[in-house]
Amino acid sequence: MLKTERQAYILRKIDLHNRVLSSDLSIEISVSEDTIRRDLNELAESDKIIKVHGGALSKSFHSSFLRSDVFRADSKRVIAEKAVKLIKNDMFILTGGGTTIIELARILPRDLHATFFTGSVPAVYEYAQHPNIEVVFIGDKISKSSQIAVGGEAISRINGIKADLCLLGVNTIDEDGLTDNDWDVVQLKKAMVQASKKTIVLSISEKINTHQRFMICGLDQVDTLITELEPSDPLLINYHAKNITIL
Amino acid sequence: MLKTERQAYILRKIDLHNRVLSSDLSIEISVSEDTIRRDLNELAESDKIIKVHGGALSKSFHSSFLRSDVFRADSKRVIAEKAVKLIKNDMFILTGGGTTIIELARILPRDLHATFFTGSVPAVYEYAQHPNIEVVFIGDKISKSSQIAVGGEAISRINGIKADLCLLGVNTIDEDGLTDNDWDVVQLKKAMVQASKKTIVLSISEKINTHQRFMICGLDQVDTLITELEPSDPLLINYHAKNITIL
DNA sequence: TTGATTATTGCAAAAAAACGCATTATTTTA
DNA sequence: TAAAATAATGCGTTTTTTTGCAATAATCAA
Repeated sequence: MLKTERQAYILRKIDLHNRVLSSDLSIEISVSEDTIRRDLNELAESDKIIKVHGGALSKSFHSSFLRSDVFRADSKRVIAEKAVKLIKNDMFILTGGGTTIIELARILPRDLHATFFTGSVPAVYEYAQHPNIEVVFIGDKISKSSQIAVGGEAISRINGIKADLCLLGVNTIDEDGLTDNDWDVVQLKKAMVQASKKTIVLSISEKINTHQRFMICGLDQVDTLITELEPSDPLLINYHAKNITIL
Repeated sequence: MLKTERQAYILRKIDLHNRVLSSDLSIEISVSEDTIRRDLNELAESDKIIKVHGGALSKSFHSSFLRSDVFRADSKRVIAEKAVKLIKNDMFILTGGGTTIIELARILPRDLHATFFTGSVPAVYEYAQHPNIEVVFIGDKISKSSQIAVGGEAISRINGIKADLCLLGVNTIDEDGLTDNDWDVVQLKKAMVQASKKTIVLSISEKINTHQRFMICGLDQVDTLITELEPSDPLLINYHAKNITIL
């Protein structure tokens, strides 16, 4: 079999079944695994497939969501970079789903080993791209507006978790605590805070000192607040007093 | 043999077999491989064949080598259009995650009211875009390779569902039934078939009469098979006999 | 962690391609 | 027609490509 034929065969098989194993192909085509690996490398080089340990995957399954224009993307990037430093190997982490969390998901170091729980569709998509983190989706009915699983099933699943960290991108924060205006989302976030040893709040400065209809929790439950500002910024002065770590 | 004759002979042979080897031709025509190579180079130059190391391939072969982003997107579109007709208002529908299902999700009529259950990350994303359908994600640990929630939790959630329809994009189907080569995915699909009143299998014709390592279910559990072919196509002849509706 | 599988690297053998050149065949043209 | 020019072909040599193998490194799974 000619090299070109062989690569066409491999491509076809990947298209058909979304994944191939080098060992299988080696037997099927009767060439050494070395040769298969070289073929897979060439195909990956020309961006036709995604090569992984042991074989290759179809590209169509791994194209990530388009990065749409995110409000204050630069601020969110700064926040994400501060937050990522708090994540250590082997942690269990509960996260929400806002754009700040998505930004965080994208910059997670590739050698990080940790387990992420989330009910957010965009977040789970990002986490699933990473090689070394375990992803658990907390499933239930999906709220169209927030792209998050909401409902009793999701909440009872969260209650069954004991996480090291809860990373929460919030809508609002003021001296009374965290609030939101979607009742279902509030229930979920409440449960997330309850289920975690520590709660880290991520918020761009525009959201500080604003509030909405429903209460998630008081400031006493918040361990760390991360904004794009310097911790010494006057806007944050009230939060230092509340025994919250400001980053 | 004259040069023109020889090249005509080579062209005919490529048309017939889609490929030739320089070494074979050299013996057949009794000229040196050098001459064959020069011929192949000329034919490739004038764009009649594709020259590769060791011989040449027909151009039609190569056109399947240059692929669109989703393999056989047109076939999958046809399948999705047939499948969407089976979905009625207020149905409960369990679906898997392949590219055919994604295609289906994209063409769901905007006035359809139904509830979709799925464990596939790309599928839930598509469903969530629709205005009138309810989406329930069956959460659990996400398998990186297939972007599907797998594991006991997901399976027991599925077991708690009684769906009207199960729409399954399958890897393989032959006379023994449906198979797959990912054990976790097989467990999930098994549960999905069990949990549904009717099972609809979506498969492009390339996958018909192929099989893989693990069994999902026999043909007796399949109610409808949808391919891009006409139901009367000879490839499907064996499946008519099994009391399966072919669309 | 360990043991097993998979990757990487360097190397050597085999196959194929490229190149120069001599020989032969074909065509042109005086 | 015959000599000259041109094209085609084969052969030996050199290069390049492809492939498999072995030793070592990296990675995965239990």
